[in-house]
Amino acid sequence: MNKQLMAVYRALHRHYGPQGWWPAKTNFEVCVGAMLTQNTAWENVARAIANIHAEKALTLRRLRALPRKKLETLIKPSGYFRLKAKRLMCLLDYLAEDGGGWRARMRKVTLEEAREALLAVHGVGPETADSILLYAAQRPSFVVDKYTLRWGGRYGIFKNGTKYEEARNFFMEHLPENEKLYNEYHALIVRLGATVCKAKPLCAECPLAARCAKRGL
DNA sequence: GGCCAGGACACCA
DNA sequence: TGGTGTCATGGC
Repeated sequence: MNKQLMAVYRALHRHYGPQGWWPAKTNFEVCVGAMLTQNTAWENVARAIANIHAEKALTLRRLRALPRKKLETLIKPSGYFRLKAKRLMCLLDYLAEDGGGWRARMRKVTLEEAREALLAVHGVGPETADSILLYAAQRPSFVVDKYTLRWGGRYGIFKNGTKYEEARNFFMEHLPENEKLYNEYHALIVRLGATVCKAKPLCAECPLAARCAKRGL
């Protein structure tokens, strides 16, 4: 276990409190949100999900039954709507395999096997796969995103230019294997990245300011 | 009007 | 293998 990583986690947790991610009511909604939030502000995704909810289609069976054009209309606020409708349909097909017991399926094989299966779905990349595994299937797969790479590079957690898989491996090798910890840690990094750590590594509101200063950042 | 937002994929050298 | 273009809406 890496003491510095845990110290950073505790500092963020003290400052922001528990994040209680993912912002969704069901595990299936997490899957939909994970696809729609690709390169998109969450507020726009929330609108799209609200549209699906208003259509009473926020279940695997009902969403899958929608015509492509209808789905495109509903998810329009989340951007890239044609692309995302196509990709979301691919994910829905995967979730519906073997009678739709997707969550049990993801939990009865090894983590990496479940991850490989998700990555084989068109439109599911590493971040989306890990988000689904962690937040929808409750498996300990650390989610790396733009914020994590940006922040980790600046803070000196890992080198600038570190790739997704390297960063994920780093967190998973240096933190206890704990789904709840991975859940909160990623959510806290997003909270940090989306608020105070956008433009510069050191600023007054940042809960890590003292640590950054100590490291000469 | 420009930039950015919780990516992924196709294409090319 | 790595870099670049594309996909699109909404807030600031």
